[in-house]
Amino acid sequence: MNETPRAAGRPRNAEHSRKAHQAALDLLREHGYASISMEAVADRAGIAKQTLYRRWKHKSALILDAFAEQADQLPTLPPAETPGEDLLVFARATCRTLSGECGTLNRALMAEALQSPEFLVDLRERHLSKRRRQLRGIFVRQLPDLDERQLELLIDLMLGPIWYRLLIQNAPLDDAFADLVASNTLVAMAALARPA
Amino acid sequence: MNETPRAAGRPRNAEHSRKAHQAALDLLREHGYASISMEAVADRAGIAKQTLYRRWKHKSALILDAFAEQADQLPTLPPAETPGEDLLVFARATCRTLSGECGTLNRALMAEALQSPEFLVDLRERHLSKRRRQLRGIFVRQLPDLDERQLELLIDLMLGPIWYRLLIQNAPLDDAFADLVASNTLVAMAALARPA
Amino acid sequence: MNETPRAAGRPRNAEHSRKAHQAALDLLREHGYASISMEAVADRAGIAKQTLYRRWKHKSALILDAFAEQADQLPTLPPAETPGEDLLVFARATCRTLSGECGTLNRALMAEALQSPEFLVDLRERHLSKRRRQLRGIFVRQLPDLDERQLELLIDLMLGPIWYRLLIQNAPLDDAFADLVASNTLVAMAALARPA
Amino acid sequence: MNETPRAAGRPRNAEHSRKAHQAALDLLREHGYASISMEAVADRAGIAKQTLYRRWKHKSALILDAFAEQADQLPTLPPAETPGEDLLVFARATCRTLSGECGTLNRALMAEALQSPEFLVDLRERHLSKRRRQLRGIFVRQLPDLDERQLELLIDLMLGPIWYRLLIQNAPLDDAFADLVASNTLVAMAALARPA
DNA sequence: AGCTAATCGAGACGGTACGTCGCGTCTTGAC
DNA sequence: GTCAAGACGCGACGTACCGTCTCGATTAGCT
Repeated sequence: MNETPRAAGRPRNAEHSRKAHQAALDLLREHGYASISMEAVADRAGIAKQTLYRRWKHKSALILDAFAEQADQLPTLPPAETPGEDLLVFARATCRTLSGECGTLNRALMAEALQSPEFLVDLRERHLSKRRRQLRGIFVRQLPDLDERQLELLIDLMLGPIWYRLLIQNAPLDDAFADLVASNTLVAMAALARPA
Repeated sequence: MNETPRAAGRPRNAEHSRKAHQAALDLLREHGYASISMEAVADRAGIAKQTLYRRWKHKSALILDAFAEQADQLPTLPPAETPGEDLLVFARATCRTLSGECGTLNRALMAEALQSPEFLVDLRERHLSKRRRQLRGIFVRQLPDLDERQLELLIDLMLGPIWYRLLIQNAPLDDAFADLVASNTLVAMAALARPA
Repeated sequence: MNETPRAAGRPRNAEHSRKAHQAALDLLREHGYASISMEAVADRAGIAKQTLYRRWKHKSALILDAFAEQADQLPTLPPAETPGEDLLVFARATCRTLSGECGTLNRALMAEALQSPEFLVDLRERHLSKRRRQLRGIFVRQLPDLDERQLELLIDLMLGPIWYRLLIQNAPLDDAFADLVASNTLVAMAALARPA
Repeated sequence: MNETPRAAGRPRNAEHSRKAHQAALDLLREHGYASISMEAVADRAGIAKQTLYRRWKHKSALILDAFAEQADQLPTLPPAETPGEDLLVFARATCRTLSGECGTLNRALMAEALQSPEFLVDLRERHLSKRRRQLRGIFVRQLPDLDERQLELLIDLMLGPIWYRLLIQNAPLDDAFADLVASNTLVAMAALARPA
């Protein structure tokens, strides 16, 4: 029945974490990713530098947390039922999310992740995996017989083009694109289902 | 009629550029991307810092050049002719290239690019565009009637999953994957051709 | 009629003060004066920082106390009687004491005192004055007619060279030196006594 | 005929050293020794912190240099000729110098020196030795037969009381005191000369 | 041969941020 | 009220790179 045994000593002020997150996101929005320094975050949040370092080992960890507060509030909700309908809903929701501020954040996080493999792992496990799991659910529901490798492939075929546009091509992630990606994935599903 | 007007004064030592490139790549390989600093490159190459700055405005420009020396030696050449054959060859060649050191370099370049939009543009124009053009050639040859938007879509469908695995999933880019991506693209082509 | 009014609440653990003193002295011996920080003392003594601050306002106060425990155990007692004999005994005892660990401690205390005038006053009143009083006693016994200024002068003439060697010259305080200082002081006494 | 072979690279700006010295001394005078931090000196001098560290390994080294600029301008000049006259002049000059700002500086330097034996050595060699040498000269001239140990003793007998008052007793170093110290030293000289 | 001009090494320099240390104060719950 | 534990604001530490600068020493082509 113990709910984390209550660490000894003065407890951390939860408000500080919030302020740090806010400050980091604000800096990101206002002056770009490069302007996020521990120093600047501490200043802006009105918090001692040491307090930041006590809670987050690296800048990336802080940003990851800051991002969580944003993203966790917007989990995509695909209530679809028609065969390929939910795929389309998912594609559109994903593209829309990544078109806005969330896209900027994800680019920033990836910038960090490409410099530090460990951070990339963290990022995948804490954030990116959610969407992947959701998508896998859709596939599993409709094609229960696919093996793991095939599922992974389908997911990559679906998400790959979206992230490619987000990170590299910087091309629009509009509904038209979402629809095409979704329908292409449908075709791929069909192709995978037939030979079975 | 002399082309480059031949600047007055002592000419630049071409060897220095080579040494700088080498040093940058060595650092990348040995201690990771984060260890590449102008300071470190200069030290390692046995070159004065000023000499670096005289030739490259920013660190990214140096890395881009360093990369060019590597990549330009390995342009993929798909001489295929069968309908879907050349797509498959292209996919395999691309995956193989990105599986090796070239993949590491590309990750490093993207790390830089995600922090600086201008650099991303440079990177696209100087390097990534080559492969895209090559791929577009394949599509155009087989489906001459596609409009620009459709072409871009096909390219993104093809390259997206590969880069997604390279940058984010860190998943293997083996021949099996290449084949599936290629065949999926073929299906997409068929779907686009059938427009009715 | 209870003397110390016996404060309410849990009484202080006397053992803690001892452990703090010990820790401070150990640190001084092992890693030098600079390594004595409240933080380090608390750690080493296995005591909470707050406990230190509750008992000693400043680091110097702690060190002063730690020193007291050492020094108070070794008060020099010259029971001599011959005219200049007791001066010689005093000089030798003083030099011997300051040659050992007690000298190191005194140097540490002076380091502190030179940075904080108030602490210097404390140090003089609580420790250094003892020896001075003792020495003054010797002088007064033999030359009862000297005025205050002359007494102070004699004391300074006697102790000055010893402390000078301890603090600045870092020169040996051996018996030979003690004897010379004592005999010089004797001469000075004679000089002061004559003109009267 | 080479006069220091001229180091490679951009030469150091001598003005910076001067400004740093000035800043350190100003801080010492205005806010006390404790206020001298590398950070503060850099700020005040309008100099980058790194520039300080490039020239002085430790804060103490900087202060030592700063002090040199002050002290080197005031070398005591005893042109005396009467037997004990020059000793008296020397004592008075020394006391007067140490009574003013120079005394404060010396106290600060000693505070540092008591924390770092190496610095104490530096301090002795670069500054304190000058006065000692001068004083030794006086003794040698008048008592050419004294051995080294005796000379050292005389010096310590003379300077000890003065430094003792400066550092520990914080007592006035007026002419009266200087005279007494000098005359006492004269007596000591006589005592040493006779037994031979 | 002398002149002009850019290059090169070396390293100083003003900055900004880093991540750490110690200060002295505070806030918990347990005793 | 004391205690262990540890958070907290603060100020300084000494270091790393940044991009620029100032030196003396080359190293060419053009008089």
